[in-house]
Amino acid sequence: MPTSLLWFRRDLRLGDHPALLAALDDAGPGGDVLPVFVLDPRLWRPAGGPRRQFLRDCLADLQQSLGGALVLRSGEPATVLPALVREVGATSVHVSADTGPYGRRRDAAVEAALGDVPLLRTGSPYAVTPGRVTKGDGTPFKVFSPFARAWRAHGWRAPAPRPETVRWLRDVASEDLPPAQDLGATRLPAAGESAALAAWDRFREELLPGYPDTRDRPATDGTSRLSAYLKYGCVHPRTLLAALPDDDRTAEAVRRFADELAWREFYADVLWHRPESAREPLDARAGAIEYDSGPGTEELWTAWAQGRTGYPIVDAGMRQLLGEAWVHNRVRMIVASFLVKDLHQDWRRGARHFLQHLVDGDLASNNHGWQWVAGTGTDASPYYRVFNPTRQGKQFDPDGEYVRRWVPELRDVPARFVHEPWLAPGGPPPGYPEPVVDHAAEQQVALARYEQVRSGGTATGTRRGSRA
DNA sequence: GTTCAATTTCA
DNA sequence: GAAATTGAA
Repeated sequence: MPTSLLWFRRDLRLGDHPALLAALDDAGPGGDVLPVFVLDPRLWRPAGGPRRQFLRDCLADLQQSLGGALVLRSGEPATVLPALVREVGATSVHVSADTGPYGRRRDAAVEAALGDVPLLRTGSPYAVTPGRVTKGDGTPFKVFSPFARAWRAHGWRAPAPRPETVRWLRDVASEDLPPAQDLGATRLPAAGESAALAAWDRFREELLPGYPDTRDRPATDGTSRLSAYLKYGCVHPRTLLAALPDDDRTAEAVRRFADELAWREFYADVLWHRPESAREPLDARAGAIEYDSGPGTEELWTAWAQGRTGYPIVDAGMRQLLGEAWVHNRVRMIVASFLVKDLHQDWRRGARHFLQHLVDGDLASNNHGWQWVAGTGTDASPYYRVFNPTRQGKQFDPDGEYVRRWVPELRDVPARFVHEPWLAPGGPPPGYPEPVVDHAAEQQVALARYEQVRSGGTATGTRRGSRA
C-alpha cells in the first residue's frame, strides 16, 4: 500500500493546495498520505514570539482539520524527513515549492538526503511562481509597475479543488505542539485556514468597496489584514484573486487590492533572482551610505523601538507593533523612513526588528519594503523621498484618532497640534517627549549623505543635526 | 494641481 | 524617448 508524505511548510491549509492533490494522486486509490510538519530550529529561533505563537495556533488548527493525523517532528529537515520516510515506508515526499534563500538550500539538502525517494514540488505560495514573469529578453523586472503589468498578463491557474476525502495515515508518533509563547498584552488574530477564509469573506463583502479611500487610513479598519495568513499559507493568494468581484462599481478597489498582492509577488520575484538581497542592499552604491554608530545611537534606537521619539505617528506605529504584532502599511513606511532618514540608522537592523515583532513578518516583503524606504531597493526615484512624519500624520490621520489610540499621552491634545505637540501651548503633554531630532535638519543630512554616495564620493563625516 | 529632479528601466 | 515614482512643498 503506497504512502506519500506531505510536508507542510508555508501552506497550512487543505483548500487550493496543489501539492496535497499531487500527494493524493501519487498514493493512488488505496494509498495513504502522511501529513508532517518539521519544527526547524533554524526558522523557529529567529521568528520572534508573535510568529511562533501564530504558527503554533495554525498547526493546532491544521491538526484539527486533519483529525489528529498531523505528525510533528523537530530537528533538521534533512535528518528528520529521511528517518520518517524509512519509518513509514513512504515512496515520495510532496511539498509546495519554497523560493526563499534558506528554503531553497534546505530543500536541496533534503532532496539529496532522501536518495531514491523523490522530493516533488507542486505549486508555490504565489499566484505566479517567482522567476516566471520576465521581460522580453528573459531578464527580471526591477520596477514594480512593469512587473505588475506583465504579472497580470501572465495570469494564473484557477484554484485547486479541495479534496473531498483523504486517507491520512494515522497513528504515527508525533511530538506535542511547540510551547505557547508569553506575549504579554500582545493580541494576535485567530489562526488557521477557516479564520483566514472568514477574514477574507468579511473584507471582500464589507471593506473592499471602500478600499481605495480607507486603505491608507491607519485609524480605520480598512485593509484586509490577511498578511499573516498569507505568510503561513492559511489561504493561497490565487484563492483571493479568483474570488474578487468583477463589476464596474468595485473595479478600482479590485485593482488596488490586486496591486498589493502583486507587490508581494514582485518582492518574492526579486528575492528569487537576488537571494542575497534579503540581507544586503540591492543597490550596492546606495547601500554604501553612511549610517550613524557613535555615541547616542543606541539611545535613539531605543526611543524608536519603544515609541518615544516625540513624533506621534512614529510612536503610535511602534507601539502598535508591540501591541498587535502588526502595523498598518502606511505607518510601516513612515516609521521605517524615520529610522533610516531621520535617525540615519541601518535599514537591516530595522528590518530584523520588524521580523522579530511582526506576526506577518515575511523575508521578501519586509526586507524589500525596508530597502524601498532606505533607497537601496527597487524604488525608481529614491533620492528625494524622505517621509515627513508630521505631514504624513496630518494627511493620513487628520483627526489624530490613530495616534491617540496608541499614544494615550496625546489624548487631550487638540487635533491641530496632535501631530506636532511641541507646538501646543506649554509644549508636549506630561509624559510625552520633545522630538528626539529635528526632522527638517535630519532630512538635509540624509539628502547630503545620499548625494555623497550618488556622486561616488567617499562618506566623510556629515554630522547629524545639533538637536541630538 | 504643479513643480522639484535625475538616473535607470523598459519597450 | 517615455515612464517611473506609496513624497514634499
